[in-house]
Amino acid sequence: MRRTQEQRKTETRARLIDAAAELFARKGFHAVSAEAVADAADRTTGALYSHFDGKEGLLLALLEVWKQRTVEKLTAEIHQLPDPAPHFAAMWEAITAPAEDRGEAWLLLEIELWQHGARDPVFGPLITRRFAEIRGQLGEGLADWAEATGTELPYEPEETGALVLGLLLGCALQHRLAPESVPEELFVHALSATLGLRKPAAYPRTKTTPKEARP
Amino acid sequence: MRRTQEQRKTETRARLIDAAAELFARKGFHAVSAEAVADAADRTTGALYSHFDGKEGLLLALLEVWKQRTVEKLTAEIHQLPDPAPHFAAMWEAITAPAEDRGEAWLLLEIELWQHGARDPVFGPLITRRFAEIRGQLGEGLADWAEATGTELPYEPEETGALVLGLLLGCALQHRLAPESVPEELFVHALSATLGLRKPAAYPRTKTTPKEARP
DNA sequence: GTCTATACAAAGATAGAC
DNA sequence: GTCTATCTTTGTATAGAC
Repeated sequence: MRRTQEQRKTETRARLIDAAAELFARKGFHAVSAEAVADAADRTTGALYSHFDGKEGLLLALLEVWKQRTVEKLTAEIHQLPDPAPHFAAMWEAITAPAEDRGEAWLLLEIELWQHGARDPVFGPLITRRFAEIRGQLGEGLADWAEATGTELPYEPEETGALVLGLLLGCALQHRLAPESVPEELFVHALSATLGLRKPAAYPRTKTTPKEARP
Repeated sequence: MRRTQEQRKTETRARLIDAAAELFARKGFHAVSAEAVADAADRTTGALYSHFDGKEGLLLALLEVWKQRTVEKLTAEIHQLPDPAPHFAAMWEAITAPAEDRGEAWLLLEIELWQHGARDPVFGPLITRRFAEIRGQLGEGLADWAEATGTELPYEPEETGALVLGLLLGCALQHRLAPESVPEELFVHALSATLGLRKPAAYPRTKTTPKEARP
């Protein structure tokens, strides 16, 4: 039973990080006490401090863990698809998914992290790198797709990534408050138009048949 | 001298709201104590409580004051211009301006308000309305311009507003952390392309001459 | 209408037992 | 490695003087 302690250690870290992600997203970093995180993870503040040296350290660790998850989530197998539009739709659904699927928390946590990056000199470079990686992966994925299909993209990969991420975040922010203000089709179509993959004028008018869109 | 007390009252409100805007943007609502706001406004917490009934009330009042300012800032005289691109550039500069011009604070405060709207049931409807108003004004402004110049926009006014605001916010978020990742020209060009006002492929490659862009 | 002083609550952080 | 108990700091909110 020598492994029990090691396991416990790992599990505690994981539990604390999961609880922190949930709470920081839902209530915000400053609105959540270290004790609340510990309680949610079925541990105590003592354990939290011994592992992460406080709330800040926990946020830092959380950031590391989420780095991979996010990038993977957003960039999975773009270049394998004949048309990137379904992938844009998948991205959109991942980030706007209702609470049970953590999509809602995803956006809130991402914004929470951005704020810390914009305000805290320690977090700044870390979050900046995080966003750069996402841009890079998104851009590379689309560049690969373009090459495979013989399409010409009007921007450099990193620029492409910046625009995809920008429109995604900006639209998701609005969607979170007023879902009807940015329907999925609008986002997907606009993104395609932005990247020159389709004519903006081809956007379907939904004014006539708002219901029965998906029978 | 009967007016002195009335004046003092008005000035105190203004000072507190200004200080709150500054501090909430720079450090975040929860990270700022009521006393810190009062100090920055050269008043005491007593005055703050008598006027706004606490920090929450102050945030609420701040929201009201900023409602007009923001909309005006983003939507000034679009329809008077022959080409909306300069207006997009002006919007971009307003939101990405360095700290002295409050541009930096603008974005941070806007995101701060969004978070409260996404989390607090009381603020939710207020912030939602705020964003809807901005979308409406942006969309109407561009619709007016389109009509005046005989241009055809591919989206309904509110949709247009959502896309402009979305790309603006999403790009500004990234710009705040890494200014070089979203140059002004990229944003302006992409937005024009999104709205079908110009061909995406016409984007100028700046790779060859990164310096000497503005002598 | 504003200030000083203060009560009261909550959060961050640590020391020592298990 | 984790928990209990506790110390210290900080913040919210109010009561009463000016």
